[in-house]
Amino acid sequence: MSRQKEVILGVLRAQRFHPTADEILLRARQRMPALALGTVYRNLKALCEEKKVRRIPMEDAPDRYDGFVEPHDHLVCTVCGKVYDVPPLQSKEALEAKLATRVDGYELKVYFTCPKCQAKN
Amino acid sequence: MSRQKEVILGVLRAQRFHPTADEILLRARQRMPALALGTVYRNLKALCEEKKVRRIPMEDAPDRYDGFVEPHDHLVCTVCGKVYDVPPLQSKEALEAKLATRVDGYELKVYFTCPKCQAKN
DNA sequence: AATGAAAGTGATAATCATTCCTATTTTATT
DNA sequence: AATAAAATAGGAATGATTATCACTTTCATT
Repeated sequence: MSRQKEVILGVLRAQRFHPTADEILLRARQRMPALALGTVYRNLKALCEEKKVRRIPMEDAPDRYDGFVEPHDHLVCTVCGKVYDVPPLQSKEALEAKLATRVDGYELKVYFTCPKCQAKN
Repeated sequence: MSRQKEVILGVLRAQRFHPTADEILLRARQRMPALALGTVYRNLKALCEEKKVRRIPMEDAPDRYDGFVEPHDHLVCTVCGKVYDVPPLQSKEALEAKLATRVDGYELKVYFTCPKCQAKN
């Protein structure tokens, strides 16, 4: 594991948040100023394949990345875009039973308006 | 509703499928050869806002569009990308109960390997 | 029928997240 | 230290989607 990869994973594990590749770059550069965005993307992809990191594909915004990979789903604020973790809302087994097929996985995003954004109206 | 918009909606309602903007353009041009891709995107966006069409955001491929808007979810083949309709697998109410929050909606995609693609191995 | 305002269009340029390319640097190995 | 292999930095390329804008179409009103 290269030093860059370690730093990137370190950023993602330092706190429970869901940054974009850009935000990861910014933070990682505090420790490694020459780090390139391409390197961030390349290592994020590798880390996802190694199941150390999870990508959260966003519909109308840059994808987010998650350094915590125990099963959980995401609650997304439609106003500010912030992402919250929630316990798993589905299970592969339940889906397989309902659909009567083998299932490879699922991607569930629940949309809501976070308390902060609600307060602003 | 402009003639272009009608044609685009017509394409989407003609059969139960989930084409990309490009595929919609191709089919619509059979009836309206001068139609522009920008016009397709513009009208798809409008139709989505009017709740006549539903966008299916894809993670690593162009988005799909769905002319049938009764509640249902999608089963996506990880190999060929084909999208199948399935009955709703969640309900806003159940999610609200589980999460103890108001919920605006959800987006669930279940991944599997379709029979055709399974057969090829 | 002529008008004028509003809405919609086609063509093309711009955007922007992500990927690709390549010369260079780092790392591991002998 | 020499060499090979792997990874990087930096920048250019890609490709889906949006924005722009001059021009047309629509349509209510005269």
